[in-house]
Amino acid sequence: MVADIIINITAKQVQQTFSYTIPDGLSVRIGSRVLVPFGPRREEGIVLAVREERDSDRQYQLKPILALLSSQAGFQEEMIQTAVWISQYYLCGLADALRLFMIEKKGIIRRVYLKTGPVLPVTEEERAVAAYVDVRGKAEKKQVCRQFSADCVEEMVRQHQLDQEDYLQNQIADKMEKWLVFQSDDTTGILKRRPRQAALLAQLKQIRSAPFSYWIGKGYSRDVLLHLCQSGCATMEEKLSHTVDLTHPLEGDVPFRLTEEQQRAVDAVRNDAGGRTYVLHGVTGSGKTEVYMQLTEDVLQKGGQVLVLVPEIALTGQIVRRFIRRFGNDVVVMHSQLSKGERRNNWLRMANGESHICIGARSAVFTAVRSLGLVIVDEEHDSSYKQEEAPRYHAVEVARRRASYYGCPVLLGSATPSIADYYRTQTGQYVLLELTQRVLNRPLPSVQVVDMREELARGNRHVLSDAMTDLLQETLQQKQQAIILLNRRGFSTFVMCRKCGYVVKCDTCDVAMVYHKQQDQLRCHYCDAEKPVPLRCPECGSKYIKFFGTGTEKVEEQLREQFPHARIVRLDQDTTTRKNSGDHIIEAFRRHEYDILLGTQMVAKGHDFADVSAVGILAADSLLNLPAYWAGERTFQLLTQAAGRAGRGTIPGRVVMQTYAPEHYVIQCAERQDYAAFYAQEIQYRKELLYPPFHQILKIVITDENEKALWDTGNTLALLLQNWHTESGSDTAVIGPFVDIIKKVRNKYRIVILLKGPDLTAVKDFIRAQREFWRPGVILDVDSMG
DNA sequence: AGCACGCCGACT
DNA sequence: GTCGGCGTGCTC
Repeated sequence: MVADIIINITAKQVQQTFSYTIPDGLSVRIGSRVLVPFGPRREEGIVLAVREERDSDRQYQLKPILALLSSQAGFQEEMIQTAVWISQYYLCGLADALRLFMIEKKGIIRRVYLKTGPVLPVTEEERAVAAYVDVRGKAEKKQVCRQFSADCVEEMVRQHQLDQEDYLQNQIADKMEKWLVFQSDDTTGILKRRPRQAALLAQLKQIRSAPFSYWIGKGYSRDVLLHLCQSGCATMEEKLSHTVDLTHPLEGDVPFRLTEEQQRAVDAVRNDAGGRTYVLHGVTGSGKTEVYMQLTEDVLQKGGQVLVLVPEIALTGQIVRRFIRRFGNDVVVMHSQLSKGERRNNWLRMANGESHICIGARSAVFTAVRSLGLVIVDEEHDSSYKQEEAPRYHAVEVARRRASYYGCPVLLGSATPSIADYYRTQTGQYVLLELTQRVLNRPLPSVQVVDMREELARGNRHVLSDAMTDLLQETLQQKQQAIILLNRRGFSTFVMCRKCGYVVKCDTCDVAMVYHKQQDQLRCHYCDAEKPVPLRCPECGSKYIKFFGTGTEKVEEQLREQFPHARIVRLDQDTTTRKNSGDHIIEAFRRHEYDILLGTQMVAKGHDFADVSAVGILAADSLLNLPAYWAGERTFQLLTQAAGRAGRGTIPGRVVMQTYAPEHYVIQCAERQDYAAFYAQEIQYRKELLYPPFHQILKIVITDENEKALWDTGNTLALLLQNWHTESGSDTAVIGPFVDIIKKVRNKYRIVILLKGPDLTAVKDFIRAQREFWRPGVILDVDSMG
């Protein structure tokens, strides 16, 4: 038999499969991760197909597969199909797409060890290196190179002063553990004077076998276990290591009685026949989670598994806890703070069917499953579902792909569905389910829009409008809580010389640096570079350096001045750098240890606080002016989501939105929280300007340190595309190259070519075949949101 | 990715 | 004349 294999190397050039013979007795199947000879080296391969040998194989001298790396960490056929689709749709290498499904990205790692060789060292440094290696017997090359100069070490290897020895470490080898297995009663009476062994044997007889760790946990020492084996009453066996539960069940949670609307939604998905996609459009606070849970319960009863995707930030939130409460050990949670081992454990639990529910952020969509019965995507409009590094996939599309293999439904929940997904419900591609009422018939919050131009005209130069100040005052008096949203972190958004207009920019990026008062430093939000605030203008030497623009830090300061008795906490990237601290802030706020929660979009997402009756949005139009087709959509979503945090308890919610563009349709629709009106306007605009969902966008970003080389590449690529365009007569438009919104990041200049068309399949095929597009520095972003 | 092969500039 | 720069090609 022959296996077609993709080499697990992230090189853009090695994309084709290679064929190897399968030695007898090696149980290689589709999806296996194996060790193969590759040129002069050995590499990891992933088996894409297993087949009979055929004539075309004759043109190569097929080499045999050397070994199976793991019996557990392989791929399901479905995962391979999905990976192939990802690599084609999102224009990335197949190995890159396959890696998305792996916990250990590399199945083998090469370790190089050094020993002292026959030739004696000469120089001072060489003697030091030799001594270092000699003391240890052998030392890892990487370690030695870090300690001494790499050139010297290299030279010593060439001179045979050091001998090199490399070996491959299997990162995904099956983890084995020892089991104690019952064999016979103590017929010889040998255990009469060995009470520990006798006691152990009595217990062992009951359950026949158990892992060593189980017995050690019961207080038996390793020695007792081994001695019992010597006595002949028990034997030791190596078995595949078993997985453990990492979720700690919380106290139980009982199903709610569903409202009529919720019941209708549940029934629709429950009776799904064709593995369709459902959009659950439910206003904030309408009880979407309960719908998710009842449907999950259904799937579990049929023995199926459920993937639940939540936005990054919501991992610490209510929804995860409610699932754990309801389903206990059947849940695994995948989050970025798990160790490799923990993630692997959870992955195996799903792959083996030991757990049936996996909750996690974007990357959880790649968790192995045995029989998928439902995929739920909460807050489906959230931008964190699109990965912004290669492979630039969208988790919702991947979820739909995986679900279609299993013929199971996908449920997309949101109070503000993405325009594209809502559009698909209108064309009949998806099914729309609506929850129009908040649970317990709580009213939606009332929204007041404040025109900041009028505020300024009246002489209020504060960050907070009078209406906002009043709202906060009343809220604090009523012992309620408030949330304040400002989508900009730091203290001042830029620093400028008042005399000549010079703005302090990052040294390596073409953006203004933001002043962070906490560290008294300027910071670049693109590369995290820091530098002190200049005392004099670097351009004209004047001393009139002034701070402009408002970030969360400044708002915090002003709030503390205006409300000295309020307990205020800030939530943004700067206060959440430490592990879990974002979670701590949110939990403390939920326990009402703070009165005002102030922060960036993090505060708007999915949280459910009973005591929050007021929400303030400071620069409602900050996203609106971004030069991107989704600016309106993002703004509407952010405003609606933020407003939706208010009034989830008994006191009705109130929202104040501050803006300079109160007449803009996005602001007006957000004021009325009128999704339908917003959709109607937005879809019209998308249609007229041929934006998604009517046209697809493929953004090609070219980056280079050398501006001239950059434009050469850009023009070459654009020319290739234009020639293709004329020759094929395609309706795909080629736009650019033009300078990116941000001209330079980390010392690399950026230009962009945009492809826009109703169907980009043909142009993707063309790009895939052109070598020029597969070079370092060329980024292919399909369905780009940048 | 890695490694070999191959074609041009700065040196013993 | 040689050493070494990294562009290009190959790995079943």
